[in-house]
Amino acid sequence: MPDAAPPPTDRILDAAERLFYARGVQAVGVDEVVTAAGVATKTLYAHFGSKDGLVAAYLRRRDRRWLAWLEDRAGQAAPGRARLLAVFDALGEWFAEPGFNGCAFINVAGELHDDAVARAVARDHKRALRALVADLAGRAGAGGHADGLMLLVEGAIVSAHVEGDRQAGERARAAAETLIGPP
Amino acid sequence: MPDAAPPPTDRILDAAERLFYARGVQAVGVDEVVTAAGVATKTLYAHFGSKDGLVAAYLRRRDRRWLAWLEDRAGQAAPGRARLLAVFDALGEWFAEPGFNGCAFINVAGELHDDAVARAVARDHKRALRALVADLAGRAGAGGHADGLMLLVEGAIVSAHVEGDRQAGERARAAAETLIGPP
DNA sequence: TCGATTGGAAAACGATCGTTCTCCCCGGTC
DNA sequence: GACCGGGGAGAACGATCGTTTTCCAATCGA
Repeated sequence: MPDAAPPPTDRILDAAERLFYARGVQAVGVDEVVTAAGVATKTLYAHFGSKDGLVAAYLRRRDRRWLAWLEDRAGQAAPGRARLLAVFDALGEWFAEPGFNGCAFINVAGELHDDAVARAVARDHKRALRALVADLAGRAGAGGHADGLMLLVEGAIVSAHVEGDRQAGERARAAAETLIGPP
Repeated sequence: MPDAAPPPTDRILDAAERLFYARGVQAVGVDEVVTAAGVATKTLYAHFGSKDGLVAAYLRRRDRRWLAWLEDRAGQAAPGRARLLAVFDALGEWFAEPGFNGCAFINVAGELHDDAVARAVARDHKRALRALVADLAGRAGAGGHADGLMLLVEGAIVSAHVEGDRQAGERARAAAETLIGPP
């Protein structure tokens, strides 16, 4: 057996991420995740307890992956101003991906109540993203514009999603350059 | 009888807007809207055809009201730069309202498929908002920054919602002032 | 080899979903 | 006074929801 099947937990999270992100958390039933993952319903509940727990686990894994991806993308640019602006280039690449459907955390924040566990995960993700942007801004000598840059990031994601604006990344980068001033 | 009850159509839309905006479209059933509006299920389907039709009607009415509200708020400020920046003051007031739960159109865009009628209403709303911002920016001599200002508006709404940032309006206004430069 | 654990297949649970239906009351109109 | 359409109350439809359960095959350390 050269390639063993991934453990059930990973298969469940993979199916959940694919379905939940593409069609929304409430529109996808547990049965569909179970079928797509090729596992038993009992296994899903043994590992995640409830659908809420599954959604929270899905968001936590995506939080780590997405932030690591963005950090990696920015890290490929030269430190300082270029690295800060590379964030918007990375966003533009993300918007152009075939399955792009907005920010998973903004989406769940819109369809879940305030008391849901997943809402807290979404809030924490945005705070971590804000911290990352603030760190990059500080190292670029633009620490005073961290808040504005974060607003541009969020606005670009929303515009790319709701309006289908394919150039939201470039628009945000141009605004960011104006905001932080000439190098 | 001094005050006659509003017609069933208005009662349905009022209840739908209150429930859909507060808890999300998918989380609220038709039965709940019917009960809150004090109408019969038959009446709702006679007027709106389906839940999708009801959601679209709810969003269309909210689109008109919300844009009219924002235009009115901006119109109270002096024309030009002050009127443009008054948009962010209005947003700050909106964020502070008790029932604030983000942008209704961004929320439905996150929980509905692309083929839903309501998604098109959401996209049109954002385009109308973008046109309004561009118009105000042009009259303020900042037409070149219309795109960036729109990103700040969207980013402020999302940050106020997902992160619960109460000062998103002021942050966005400060960034807007820096973006368009000194008067 | 034994007993325990893990996981798959599938049925079943009550609840709720969007939608349609029947029945009845009430307001006007010839 | 007979008639008709709008609207309210509520039952009922099949479908699907999240969750629990039963049964059984495979795998494991002791």
